Amino acid sequence: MRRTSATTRPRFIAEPDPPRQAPVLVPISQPVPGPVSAPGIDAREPRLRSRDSLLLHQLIRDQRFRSRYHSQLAAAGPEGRAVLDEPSGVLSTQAPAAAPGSPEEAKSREHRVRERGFDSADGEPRALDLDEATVDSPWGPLILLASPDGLLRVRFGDHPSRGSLSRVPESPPVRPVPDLDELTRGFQRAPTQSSAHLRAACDQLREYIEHSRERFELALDLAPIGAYHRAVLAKLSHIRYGHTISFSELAAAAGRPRAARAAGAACARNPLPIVLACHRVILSDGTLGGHVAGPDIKHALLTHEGVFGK
DNA sequence: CCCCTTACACGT
DNA sequence: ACGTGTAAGGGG
Repeated sequence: MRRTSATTRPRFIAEPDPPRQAPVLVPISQPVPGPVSAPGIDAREPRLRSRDSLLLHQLIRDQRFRSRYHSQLAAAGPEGRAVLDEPSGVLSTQAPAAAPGSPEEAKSREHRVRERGFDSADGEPRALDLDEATVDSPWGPLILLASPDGLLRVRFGDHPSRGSLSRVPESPPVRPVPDLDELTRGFQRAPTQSSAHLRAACDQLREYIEHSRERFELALDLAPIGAYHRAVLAKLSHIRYGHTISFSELAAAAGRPRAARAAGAACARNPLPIVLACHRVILSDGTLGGHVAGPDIKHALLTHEGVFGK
């Protein structure tokens, strides 16, 4: 089994003075006192999202959906508008067949809302309220995307050449994410609420970079994900600045002590790196483990937080 | 089947 | 002690 982060590191442990026998490293099962750092993910049940948010998640996540959407849009012509027409994700440029106000229409509408949390058949023109910005960081440019519900995505820019990072043998496994322009093609962009979330995220990220902030207090717009992955991401916000835990500890905190690997998979899909501190989760033997932006970025983030300091 | 794991087993 | 291999492991 090859491992990209096989570099041997000095053991760095979550607590400055770890107990000898019962190594409970960080009590992340109990939230640390103070304001909740990521209110958006502490909701027990995923709330019903705005239809823009849901459509956006579809567009970001599903390549096939995206292609279909764009081809439909192209077929509709310059004045046309693509509509996500029904629960199975069929796109159409036509108005819904059912007459407005009819029982049939109400039923299918309710079905749509229940199945996808998203009603697109109202036939109204829509404007996507999204906003995007780039924050320069010691780890390369960070691209932030926000929706009216909160911060949607943090993406490491694809600039691996920066200081020592240029010597990374394999290119960092940055997943391709469509640009905002591509996502919003065919929509009228109307940044309003999203801009406020974006502003807050940019400010707090800059403060984090300048060492004047250790906790993020942001609304987050998480994609609809499974309960366990959601729980894992939620626990990430309880790991204190400058501390680390292992994947198995994270898995236990999320309620499945033996699901360490699943916890890793959840971290691998973390849409909000840095804000949700997946970089503070390491292997149980003290080595780094993986990271979306590569092990060197992970190491740099932990160094930034003083993990290797003393 | 894939994935940012873990424990354990052998080889240096 | 360190590196590598292997199987079990849970969720999507």
